[in-house]
Amino acid sequence: MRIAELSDRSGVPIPTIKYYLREGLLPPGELIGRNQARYQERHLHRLRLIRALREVGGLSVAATREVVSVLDSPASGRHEQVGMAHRAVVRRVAADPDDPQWRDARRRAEAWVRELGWRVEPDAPALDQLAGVFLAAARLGDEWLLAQLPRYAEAGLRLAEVEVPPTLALADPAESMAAVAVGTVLGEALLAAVRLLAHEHVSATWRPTPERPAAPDRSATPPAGECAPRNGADADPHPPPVG
Amino acid sequence: MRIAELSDRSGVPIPTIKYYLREGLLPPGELIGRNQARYQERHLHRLRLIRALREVGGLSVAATREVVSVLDSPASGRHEQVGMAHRAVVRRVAADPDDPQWRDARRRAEAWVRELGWRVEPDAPALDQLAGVFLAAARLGDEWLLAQLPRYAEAGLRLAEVEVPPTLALADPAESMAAVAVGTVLGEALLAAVRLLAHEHVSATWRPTPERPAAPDRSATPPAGECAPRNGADADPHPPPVG
DNA sequence: CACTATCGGATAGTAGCACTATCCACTATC
DNA sequence: GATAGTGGATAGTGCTACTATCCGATAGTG
Repeated sequence: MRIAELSDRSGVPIPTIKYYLREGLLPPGELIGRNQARYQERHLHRLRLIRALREVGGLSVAATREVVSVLDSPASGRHEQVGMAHRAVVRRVAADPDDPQWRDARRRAEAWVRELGWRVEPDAPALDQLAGVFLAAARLGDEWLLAQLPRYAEAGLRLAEVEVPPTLALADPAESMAAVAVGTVLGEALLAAVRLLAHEHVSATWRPTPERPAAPDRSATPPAGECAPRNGADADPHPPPVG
Repeated sequence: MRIAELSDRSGVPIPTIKYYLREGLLPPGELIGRNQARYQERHLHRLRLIRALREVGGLSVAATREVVSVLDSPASGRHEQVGMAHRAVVRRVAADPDDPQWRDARRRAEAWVRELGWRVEPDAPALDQLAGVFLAAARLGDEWLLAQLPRYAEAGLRLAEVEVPPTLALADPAESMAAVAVGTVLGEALLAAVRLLAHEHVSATWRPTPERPAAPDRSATPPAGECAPRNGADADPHPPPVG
């Protein structure tokens, strides 16, 4: 197909496609004549992947290039694939490595992961992000968030246990990398959206337990509260306004 | 304190503080003379909150202003607070409301939430983000992600059940809003970091089950696989390389 | 008191990002 | 053979988030 069809089917404007070609996000089409090139279905799929990473995942063009460049490179190990996807996804923390507060937060992040028994490289980019959260929480005087760490660890691990094995089972490295990228990036957006929706649901249906009324302050061990049923519309006394 | 001390203690350069004052992120200090103002501890705390939202949460200056403006406004209901925090956090989806594909994805998002029995407003911004994920997954031909939706729902709900009630228990609206903002934004960053670390851990310790070897393709119902122990360094056969 | 540093406030400038527009010589197609 | 479209190059745009500079006034110091 020519560039116009690529643009129509992907919804990406032609100048933007040319921009992605220049930036190396999209491999060039097969040159037919001096000013004619032919694009295949894989170009269309790549374009859709680029848009998904950019718009849903919020990746920058540079981060997207990092991800898709691994798709084009001959072969790389699982570890590199995962590391690449993580490096593209984590929010860059502008931290001074000499700042003692930062070093302390970073050290605590490593210590916490070690306590969990998780097998993680010391230079994992997610450790920086975790340290950034630790540092911000400490500066804001929010000890509640850190008290709930085990909950987050459990949620993350349960998700990882279903997210990771399917990608490890893939034989083709390119396919594996694509699965890692999509799973990591779209999975994060999906989880974030679902968490927000759950927040709204709990916020709308929660009421304080009579025997243990609402506490005046937000201590490290808050009351559990009573929530609406976990699942199933049948058990919900409140008809959902959605739809 | 004067602006220099504010800058020193917060780590934010003076021109940036002036910029935040202009943009209305930071309330002005108490004017002493024609060119002297005094700042309090609350200004320092606000500055730290701004930096946390910006650097850890990745919020734009405009979104940060939306959040902190609610802190300054007299009083607003819980619902507005949660809605504000969500609107600031969700990734903007540039979707054409007339696109039938988009409408279908959006409709499926609403239907799924309704099936869960969750009480969510139809105009919740997270529904747009969820629809964006649905649409991207459909375009990429990734049906696996959608097959795992119940896992994400469970993870999101369990998190929300511990994250939301403590903020609802707060009496002071300003304090409540601050807790909602910090919990929503920092919690998302924390969850994302922990999920990435868990990915790395599972990726490093997983091996296919002998009786059911690695499947050649990534079907909608992948093999469960065998993972390292959930918790506790004692049970972990692999000494963690961290530290 | 003089002198220097700093202040609040205003205006202007900058760097980076992600496109977007225009131009060109050429070519496919009606 | 007119017209629209093509690949490739270069330049320009709009936005965001700061930074820099200047000003007259004032605080602190000796």
